[in-house]
Amino acid sequence: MSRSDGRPERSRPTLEEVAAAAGVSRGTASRVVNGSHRVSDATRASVQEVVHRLGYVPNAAARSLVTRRAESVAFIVAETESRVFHEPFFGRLLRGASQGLAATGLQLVLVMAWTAGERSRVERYVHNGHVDGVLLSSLHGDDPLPERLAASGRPVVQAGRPWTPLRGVDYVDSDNVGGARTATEYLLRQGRRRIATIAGPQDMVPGVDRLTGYRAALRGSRAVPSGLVAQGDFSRESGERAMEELLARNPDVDAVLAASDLMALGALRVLRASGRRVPEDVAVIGYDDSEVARNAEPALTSVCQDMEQMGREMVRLLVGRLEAAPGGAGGQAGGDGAGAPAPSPPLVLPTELVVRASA
Amino acid sequence: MSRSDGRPERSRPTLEEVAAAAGVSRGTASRVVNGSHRVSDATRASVQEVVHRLGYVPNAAARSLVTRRAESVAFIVAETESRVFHEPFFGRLLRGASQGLAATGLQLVLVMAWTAGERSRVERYVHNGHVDGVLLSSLHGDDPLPERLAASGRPVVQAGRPWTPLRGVDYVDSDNVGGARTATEYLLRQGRRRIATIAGPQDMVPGVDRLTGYRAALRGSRAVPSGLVAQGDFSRESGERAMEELLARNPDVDAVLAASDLMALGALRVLRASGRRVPEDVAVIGYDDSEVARNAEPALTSVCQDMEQMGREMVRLLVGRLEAAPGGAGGQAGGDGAGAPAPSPPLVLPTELVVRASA
DNA sequence: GACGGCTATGGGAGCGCTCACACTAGCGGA
DNA sequence: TCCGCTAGTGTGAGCGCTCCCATAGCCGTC
Repeated sequence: MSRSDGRPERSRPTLEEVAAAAGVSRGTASRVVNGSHRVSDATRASVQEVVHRLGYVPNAAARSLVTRRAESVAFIVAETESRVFHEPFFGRLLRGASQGLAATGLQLVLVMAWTAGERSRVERYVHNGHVDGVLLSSLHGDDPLPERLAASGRPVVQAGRPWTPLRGVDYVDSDNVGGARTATEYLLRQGRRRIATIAGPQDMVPGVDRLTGYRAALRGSRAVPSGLVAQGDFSRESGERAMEELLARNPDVDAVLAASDLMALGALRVLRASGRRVPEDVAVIGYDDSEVARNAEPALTSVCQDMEQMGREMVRLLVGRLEAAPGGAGGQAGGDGAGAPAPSPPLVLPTELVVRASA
Repeated sequence: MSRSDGRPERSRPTLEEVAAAAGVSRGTASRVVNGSHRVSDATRASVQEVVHRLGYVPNAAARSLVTRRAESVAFIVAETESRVFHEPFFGRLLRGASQGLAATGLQLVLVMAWTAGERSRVERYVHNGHVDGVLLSSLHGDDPLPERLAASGRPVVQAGRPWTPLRGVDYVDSDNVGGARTATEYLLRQGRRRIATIAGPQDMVPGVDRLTGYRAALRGSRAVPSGLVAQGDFSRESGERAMEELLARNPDVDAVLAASDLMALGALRVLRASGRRVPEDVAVIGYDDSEVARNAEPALTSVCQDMEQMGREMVRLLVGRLEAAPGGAGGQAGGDGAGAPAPSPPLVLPTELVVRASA
């Protein structure tokens, strides 16, 4: 044993070496390391002592090769770093996912993939078997990424409904239609009649759904329903532009529902610059209930979605799939046979209107 | 071959199957997949065709088992999700790292580790061999994590200087002392004489270094050097509290250097509330040159550190280590022998004062 | 006292890949 | 003619682990 001489061993100890040092077989050492109960207490203790003394850590590649599991899942965000770090809800989504994963032994790794190179690299990363499953967020229109990832045979759970149902891709959605409708109905109840909206991008599902909710609430009411829609891209600047446009077209607008808090902030600034008071002259409601809503002047009434819960639910769905899966990669995600996994029933989380000073 | 019948193969094809289908040996197929040049054009083409047709993707675990490489590096952030997503510079640091890694084949994965459970899990993740190296950020005081990660034998590069030199841990620092000194000297040149500072936490290196720079500039000048130091934790709220404290102690202060933009923002608010004009009555300088500095009212003069460059330099250091490494895990990171890696010369990136309206 | 059953352990096979080496064919120079 | 040399290819070993089956020891039971 070269271990007993002065110099430290160059390479990490293997299970074989641990077993030899403890005077047992490789199989028994493996059982101890993996916590099997069919080992005598004495043996277990002596193996554990050796593991500790030698600093043994199992080799993930070797284990993964036979178990076909990586014991980790990826959270893939199809966005640029700067975008991710400016959208406040990512942090909460991620925290929810972390919480959901805490009980399992799974490691969560976050991967940003925006450029074509990053996308193909992360695709390879998943197909390679580096992770057992994928949580996915922030997808524009009909991004091919979710399906391509699902083609790896690994479960994929997306944050937010995809444009069209995708085989092999489950999702957790937020009730965007209901949230926008509730907010609009609240404005109506407050006596507002010329209610405008700053819609989100119409190539993103939340953008479309929130506009749908707004229109649904207005249908059949006495409010003026047309011409009061401007569009932004969820950013503050786009909110300013949209608000200017709305004021130019309809100076007598008395309420605005923005599809994001940041756009609402932009609207606030433009309204103030135009000499209007919020909420006296114009009521403003945002969407997301982010920190900026609380800190705005006046504090922003906003539609709250529990992003942490969404993260947790995504993990719950994913872990369910993982436990159901027979081995690792389940095959080409095709297979009309009995093995075809039934899609999980879509999960739609409720929203809540948080009333503050702005409406 | 069951591949030729109707149903899709359940499991992914192996290199052996690819080789058989192409009529070559496993070794040759491997050479094609890995881009070796010692393969005839005809053979290469036929293997590539089979790879494409069968959708072959190499098994990362099997490859990693023999190469002792995972072809990926982790960016570990010892912070909570919410903290990470509020500090504006993380995004830029990460983007720099992404850029630096783009040319290599390495996948970047981000891991947040704050709770004890998360920390021990990520430690295991690194020791396991899931990644070839580690980029590390946001460490309070003398966190044991960097050293524990370095004990895996994998290279570790930290963002920012550690309290004390750590064996096996390289770092890239920003010239915090110089940045704070330059900003303070600028205030002196503008004729300010009662220059206060809102220092960062003194259990973090940047907090200490920026205070050092401030003091260095003031030493030997005619400005009043003492009693004008308050402390915050880099957050906006702490900036407000510190500014109130400063005003209470020294109502005649005519300039403030804050150790972060967010704290400067808090100071701005308190100064305005106290009836003081910025910059006429009190000049304010922030630190980080983040987006909020540009958007502040008045726009904030701030010390700019190029975080993207820092990310790129961290990757450069890490990749250098990776290429120097003989195999994968190099041993216990100890070893007084010839193999002990010399620490890289500390890299300290310059800072720049960006002058805007507030000072 | 032989036997079934049950628990703790040993050992072989093999996961899918890379790498070092062996080997073949073809070519030019001695 | 023979020998080396090189380009192209095949082959065996083995990375470190888990899983399965065989086996040894030990109990209770008829």
